[in-house]
Amino acid sequence: MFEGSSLAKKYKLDQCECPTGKMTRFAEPCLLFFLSQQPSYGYELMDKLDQFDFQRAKPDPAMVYRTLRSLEKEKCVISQWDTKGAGPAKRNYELTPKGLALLHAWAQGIRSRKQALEKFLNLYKKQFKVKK
Amino acid sequence: MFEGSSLAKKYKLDQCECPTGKMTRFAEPCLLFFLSQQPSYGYELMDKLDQFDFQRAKPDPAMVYRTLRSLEKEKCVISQWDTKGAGPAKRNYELTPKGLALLHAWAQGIRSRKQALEKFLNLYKKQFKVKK
DNA sequence: ATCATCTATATGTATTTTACACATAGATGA
DNA sequence: TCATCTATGTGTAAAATACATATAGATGAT
Repeated sequence: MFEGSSLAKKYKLDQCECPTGKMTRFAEPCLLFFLSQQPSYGYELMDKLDQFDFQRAKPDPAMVYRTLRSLEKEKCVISQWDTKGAGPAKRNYELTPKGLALLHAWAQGIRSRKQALEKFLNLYKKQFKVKK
Repeated sequence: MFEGSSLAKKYKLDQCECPTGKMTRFAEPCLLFFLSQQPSYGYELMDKLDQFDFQRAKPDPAMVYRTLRSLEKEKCVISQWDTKGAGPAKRNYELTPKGLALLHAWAQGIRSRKQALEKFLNLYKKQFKVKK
């Protein structure tokens, strides 16, 4: 068993600096950021997400809409139907102060994540001497 | 329905540059890298992993051991028991040529991931003008 | 006017990944 | 011989992702 052993102390989770503990959810901070620029809605945000999306060709609509809903549940954004303008009604989202705070927290987490990747790439480069 | 619509073309997955399509499994490239330096075993690799681990205080043993086994299943590493030396037997892992190729593929993916994070941080900085 | 297409939101669900608890056991030292 | 350290694993729930599919209003062409 691990209890009381040094491994227990050594390999136990402690509090994570990132709000949720999951740095992999890159869509969330991006959506928060876009909404910090101006109110918007899912379909439009999908296109904006495109510029950050490095693992998929196009962002997944399911992820976008579900993330927005979950952010709203957490009171990080608020939405209302927008029937003005052309096309079908849009659910228009706005960032709340809580959402802005979450964005700032994400920025911190992303900074440290970037540093980790840089560290990896530096070691990698050092070992495999890429010559241009 | 999506079939035939522009959305179908627009938001469909296409082939991902990263081997598995999942850039989030940072433990895997790290383990591959360490093994490219020298053969090693799970317990030791956990400690090495520490320097990259940005989301948790300490790496999860389960993840390390399972990743190593899965890499072995894919013939990216090979292992054998090492009973020499002090303490309990270790399962010693070595990188295969296939594993080395996988490491190089990961490096590419990590580069592009880093760029995405940088892009995010640049936009963020621009908008929230952090003064030092 | 109706049909295809585009815009827009949303749900269902399987798979993958992560988190964390727990099990086992050899070696070492008090 | 008992606690502790090293070492390798399994079990399982929760979270996240991938992808398919459903619905429906608006728009433009024929």
